[in-house]
Amino acid sequence: MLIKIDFNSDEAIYQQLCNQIILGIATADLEEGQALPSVRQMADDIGINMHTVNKAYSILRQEGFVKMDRRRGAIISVDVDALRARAQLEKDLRKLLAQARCRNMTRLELHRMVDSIYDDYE
Amino acid sequence: MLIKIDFNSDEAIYQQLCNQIILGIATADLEEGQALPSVRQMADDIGINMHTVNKAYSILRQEGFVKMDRRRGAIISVDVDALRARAQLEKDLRKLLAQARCRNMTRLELHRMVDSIYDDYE
DNA sequence: TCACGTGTTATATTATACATATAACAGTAC
DNA sequence: GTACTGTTATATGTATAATATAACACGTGA
Repeated sequence: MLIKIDFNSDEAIYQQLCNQIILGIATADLEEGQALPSVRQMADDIGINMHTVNKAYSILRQEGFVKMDRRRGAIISVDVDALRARAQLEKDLRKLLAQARCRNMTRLELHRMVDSIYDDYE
Repeated sequence: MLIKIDFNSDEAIYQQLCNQIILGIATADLEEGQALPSVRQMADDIGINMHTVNKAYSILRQEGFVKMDRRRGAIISVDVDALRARAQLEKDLRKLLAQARCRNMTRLELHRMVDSIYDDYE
């Protein structure tokens, strides 16, 4: 899986890494049970520090996207029913929709945008 | 308008302030042309520093939610067609929906969630 | 047994962002 | 002039981000 980091972004590197892995899972580019590169390998690949990758993996584990295997490293393992994640997701969506509402976006426009993005997952 | 800051949140104070004002606009609690409290007044009201409020107002201006009036201070004035804002909004939605997809949320569930949140704006 | 590859932990350093404090400035209104 | 706007400048303390070096515990396989 190809990871692309924007070093000029205001978004933290570990956050960009998390987002791209989550996107990879959503698009089935990364499948359940598949092993991610080791923290050292991933760090070498994209030219960042090992600890930055480790931080990303730790967060992914905490949020229920991977599990750690002492032998194989980080394994994709999605906790579909993560309650905290669902609650946080709705909070984030509320912030986003407040902005959308201010831009006069309609429910229909948003439905279509959701569908359009979801099309990429199938 | 009542502002409530969570000082234990990991979200920056100025960001919380921005979000609540945007929510206020979305819910028509704040109306076009209405003046926000001065940076000093708002800072006193919620017990934070003037510069933190100033930062929030500056961002709101940059993102097209208010305009500055030398006489009256910050005035609600929404730029409905802010291009950057719409583009950023779609990017943020993509990140959110990648997570939603990983949690096995369907389009229909998301449509309903959008509608439910939008109900609060009317 | 021994070397190697996992994540994990510890400590330290540099840089940046957040929030605060104090002070001053340029306009506008009464 | 006085009082109120936002704005700018400088400084300080704290927290986070990213880096670097080093070591540890565990599992694998030669």
